[in-house]
Amino acid sequence: MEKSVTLARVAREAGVSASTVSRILNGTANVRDEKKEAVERVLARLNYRPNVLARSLASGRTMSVGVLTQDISSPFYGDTLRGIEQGLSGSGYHPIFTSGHWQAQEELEAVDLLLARKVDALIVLGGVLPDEKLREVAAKVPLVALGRSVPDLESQCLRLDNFKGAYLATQHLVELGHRAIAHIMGVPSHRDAQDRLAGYKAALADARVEFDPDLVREGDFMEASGFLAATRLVEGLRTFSAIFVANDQMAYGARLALFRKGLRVPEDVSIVGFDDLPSSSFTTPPLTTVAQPTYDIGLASAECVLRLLNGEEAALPPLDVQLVVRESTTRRRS
Amino acid sequence: MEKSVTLARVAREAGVSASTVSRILNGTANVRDEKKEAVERVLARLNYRPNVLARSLASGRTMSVGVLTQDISSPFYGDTLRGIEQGLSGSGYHPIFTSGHWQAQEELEAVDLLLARKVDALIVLGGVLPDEKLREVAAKVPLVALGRSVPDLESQCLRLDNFKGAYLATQHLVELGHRAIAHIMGVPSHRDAQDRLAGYKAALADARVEFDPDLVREGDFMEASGFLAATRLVEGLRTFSAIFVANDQMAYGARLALFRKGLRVPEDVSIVGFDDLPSSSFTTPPLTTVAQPTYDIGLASAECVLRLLNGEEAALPPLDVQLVVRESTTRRRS
DNA sequence: TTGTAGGCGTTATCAA
DNA sequence: TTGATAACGCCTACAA
Repeated sequence: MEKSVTLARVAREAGVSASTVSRILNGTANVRDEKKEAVERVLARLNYRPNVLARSLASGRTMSVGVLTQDISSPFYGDTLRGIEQGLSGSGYHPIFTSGHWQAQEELEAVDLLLARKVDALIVLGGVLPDEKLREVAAKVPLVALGRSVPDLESQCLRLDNFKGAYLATQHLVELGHRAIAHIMGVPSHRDAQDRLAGYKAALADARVEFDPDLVREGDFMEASGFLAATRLVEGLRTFSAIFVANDQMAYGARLALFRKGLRVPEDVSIVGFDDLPSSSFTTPPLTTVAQPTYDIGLASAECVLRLLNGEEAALPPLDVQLVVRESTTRRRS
Repeated sequence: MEKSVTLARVAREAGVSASTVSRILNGTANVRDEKKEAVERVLARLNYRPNVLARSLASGRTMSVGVLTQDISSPFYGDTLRGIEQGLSGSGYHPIFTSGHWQAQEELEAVDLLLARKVDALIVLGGVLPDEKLREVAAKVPLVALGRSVPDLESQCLRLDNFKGAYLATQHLVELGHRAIAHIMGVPSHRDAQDRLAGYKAALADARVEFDPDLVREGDFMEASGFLAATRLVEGLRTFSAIFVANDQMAYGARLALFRKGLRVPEDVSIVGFDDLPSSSFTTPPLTTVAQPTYDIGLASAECVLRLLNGEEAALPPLDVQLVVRESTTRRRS
């Protein structure tokens, strides 16, 4: 381990005190030009790199923002993470990503780890941590939570309108003439899944279509569960001409199940997904789905965190979901 | 900012010196049982959390491993990252993920950031950093590079046999009776793309099929480029009954292009991809592709890093690619 | 077995 | 505008 260049050494070689070097480095105070230049020369010559640890220990700030995702490599979070990176870039703060895998225990450990690493702020994406814990964390460090709405912390939470998205999706199918519309929902205990189910029901009700529980199947947001659910639907007693699937990944699975059953999409069955994953415009046929402005969400949360860090008030812009009509839906054959 | 509980305070309240507490915490030396218990009681009562920064500054180790990916949210890296997490878990070391987005400049900054954060070791996934830079980094900190083979650093590098994978894929098509086999390659300057092209050519040669440059199109590893390349192929003068695509994402695009052109997969055109992304078993039809043991790669690299950290020699197990035959390929219609 | 003292590399405070 | 000097919180000889 070669000794790294320390500030003290720079100071010595430049013939000034360490404090002066520090001031130049941080722009904390004015320094006479000649000294400044001398120091900067030494800085360059020695290729000085400040020690982040020491700096953080002394200053109490690490210039890092913890980001707790559920699955760091899930396509669903991809754009959001990019948005966060972008929103933070140039601010001096850097994101540190961790994942909780939808397990409260893992999330807890991840948050503790982040706090132990003294992140200056935290962005939480979804997850199953109890509200209480989030409030507790928020008391210690600026916090922004996406996909959640924690009582007493609303201004720092951003939830998408899942109800509306589901409503739009279902309404789209209704407008195409479909009546028997199945639904493959997500994990029932999951708030998003509940809201999407509610939106689906509401749209049916508004169209005077009777809700049929036999046309609803549970999944777990993964492809395989969508496959299974759709298979069951096809094999069930009820017939249907369209499915609203609670997310794109399950929609992929459902689409394959229909393919296996010899049912064409969209001629025989129309499918609508939710999330608009990057690959959804490349499925065959391209998937009609509900798009969330995931990148903007990331961007907005990063900006909000910076505001909080800056002592300003939280501010999350309203972001809306949107139906993207592609080729997996068509008018019901009469 | 509530004052956090310091080791000094614990020592005071337990009536011992700070060193003693430190020893108990780290198991550095034996401590009389009664004191030990007393201290542990205080530790628990105060809910003491060591300050990682201070600890790192003093000990010179941060117990973290930097992981440089190209796209933190790419499905391609997902399993590998999980493997790394798993391989590191329980060791006391934690991964810190960053992404370079295939831009040398960004990668440089990312590595510098990681080094500035004093990671104890580094895992580099692919990327375009010059070998020289990697050697430079390796001189400072234990390094493992995946998807690269840096001269003088071979023992710490793990590359998959792209040539073999491409050969297997093409051979599979040949065995199905295909002769006019097109290829959609990746970024030509990319080593993986070159090797896959070479494997494709070799398999053709071994099967006494003449190589036809007009049946090869360039892409950039993304879906859209696969779409474009396949479209061009179809519109080109040459006819073909199969395509070997250099990665799954482009294969998705190609598959859609064929769909748009009214060509069926696999009846009219067989497709083989490369990577076996999680969603490739759910495309319609499920994609025949070359699987890399990505999870194991991550696991192995984490274990290798731990060995290096432990002063042992690097050791990366041989890992092999494998053809996964699904439904996007079929015997050529005679 | 235990405590003291010094150091890790910066920043922050206070005089000068 | 500058420089000592003291934190920051912990680890580690070294001495007892």
